[in-house]
Amino acid sequence: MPNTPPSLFNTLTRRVEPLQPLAPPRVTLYTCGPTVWNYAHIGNFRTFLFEDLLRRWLERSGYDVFHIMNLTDVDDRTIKAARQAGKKLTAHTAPFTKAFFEDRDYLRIKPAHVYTPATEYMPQMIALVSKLLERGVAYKGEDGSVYFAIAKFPTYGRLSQLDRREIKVGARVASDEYAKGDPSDFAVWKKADAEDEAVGAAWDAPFGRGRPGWHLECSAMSLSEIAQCCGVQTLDIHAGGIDLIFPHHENEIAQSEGATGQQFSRHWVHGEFLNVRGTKMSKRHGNFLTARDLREQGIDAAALRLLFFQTHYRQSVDFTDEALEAATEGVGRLGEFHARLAESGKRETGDGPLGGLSVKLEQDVATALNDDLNAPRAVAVLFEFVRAANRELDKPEPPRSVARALEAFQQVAGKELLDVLPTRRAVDPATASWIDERIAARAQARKSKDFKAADAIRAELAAQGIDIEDTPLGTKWKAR
RNA sequence: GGCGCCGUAGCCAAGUGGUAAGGCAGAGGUCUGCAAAACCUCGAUUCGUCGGUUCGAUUCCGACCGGCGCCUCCA
Repeated sequence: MPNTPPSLFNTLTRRVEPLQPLAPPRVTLYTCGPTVWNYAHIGNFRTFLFEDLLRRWLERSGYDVFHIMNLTDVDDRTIKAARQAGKKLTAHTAPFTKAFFEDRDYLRIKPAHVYTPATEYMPQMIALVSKLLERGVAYKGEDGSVYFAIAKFPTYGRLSQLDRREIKVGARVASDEYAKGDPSDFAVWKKADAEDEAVGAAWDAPFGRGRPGWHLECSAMSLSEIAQCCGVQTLDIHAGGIDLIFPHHENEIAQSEGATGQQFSRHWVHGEFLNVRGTKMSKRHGNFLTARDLREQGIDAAALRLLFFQTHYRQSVDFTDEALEAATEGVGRLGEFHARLAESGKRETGDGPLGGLSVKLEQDVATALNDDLNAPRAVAVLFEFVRAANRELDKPEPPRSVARALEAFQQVAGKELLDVLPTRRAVDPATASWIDERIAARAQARKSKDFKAADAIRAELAAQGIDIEDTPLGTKWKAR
């Protein structure tokens, strides 16, 4: 366990608070995943990336994280999309679920320990509805759907400060309003209609054939999973996008606590939006970009990771090509440094200033991330380390403490944490030996001062995506 | 209308009641046959505007201007 526990802003209290898991070192983490009606866009992935960093940091801090992510594969949008595609629900969502996993891997997001598709948790959801009905906090409406009675749940609205709100007149014109006791009551179970039946989105239940309300799945699946893994009814952290605070998370709390009588989640964290020219990226606005779009453009996922980590997760950020290019340059700098450090290690001769810089890097990164996951500061610290270390490596005397520096750098920038090192294009052995032959030829040309021929060879290599660099230790090459 | 967020150099973006991190871009320099990489130097007398509190505010309070989000099964 770390001496200083990580602190995070808690939406429940609107304050940055130390993380206080129910049973450390275990941390149960539930993150709201994608609705698999279509490809997720990079705005969605900004949230998943912030959660990825949170998870990695908790693990680095010594916690034993159990990470659950749901996949919403039955809701209004998936049903509508399936209907339009003329497919059954599952036939429509399955490819998008697969695509989500591909995108996740491309973006180097660590897989959750459990992915819970809503359609695979029908028994748990039906049981939860039954319990809510038994406890009298839910009721069957005149239309045959089951609603949660918020009047029976006095703390309703705490998360979103709803008690301090007024609903805009006319903002909530639900067609099923007549069926509900209170206009603000929300459906936990929706009576099946013809469209639901047509795509196979209807299940039998004691309280009538239908399908789960959107919020129900998160309550049922998270409670089911943490009961199974850890024997508890309270999550340590529940995370999602800021738009989910109301009504989604508010309703999850009502349903879960209404059923268990226990606090649903101790800590709530929400990530801000990714904007495009000031407006949130969304399917509705049509200003979105998917992860596969970036991959097709040959964008290194490291660049997107760095771009996102350079802004605090509770701050909205504008996505622009310029920003992505800037991040790509930054990632390149980290890659250059990494290669230089690895090369220098071969000539290491003992301890030196890089040791102290390494300790400082680790400490400063920890301080930054413990403070409400301040990734931008961690990134700044990383670049400060790069500059200071380069300065050391520029000195004429042989490098010292390089192994230590390499370890610290990789721990922060590499797979363990930020994961922002560039991926170099792989080169097959035949090409590699051709490159070596060309470089040797160029060296000959340079030796005989035939710079014209030397530059021609450099251009020839560049045309093949191979950049070369003359260093005191010889000519190096790298594939673009 | 209600609730909430934001406005810091050309662009992106941290931050603190005591005088402004980092990245990208730009200029000059060192090194180099050239290039690349790296390093050094330079840039906000200033943090939307106007007031207030304070010995002192970018940081706290108020007003205003500008942008955005949620209140519509949106990450």
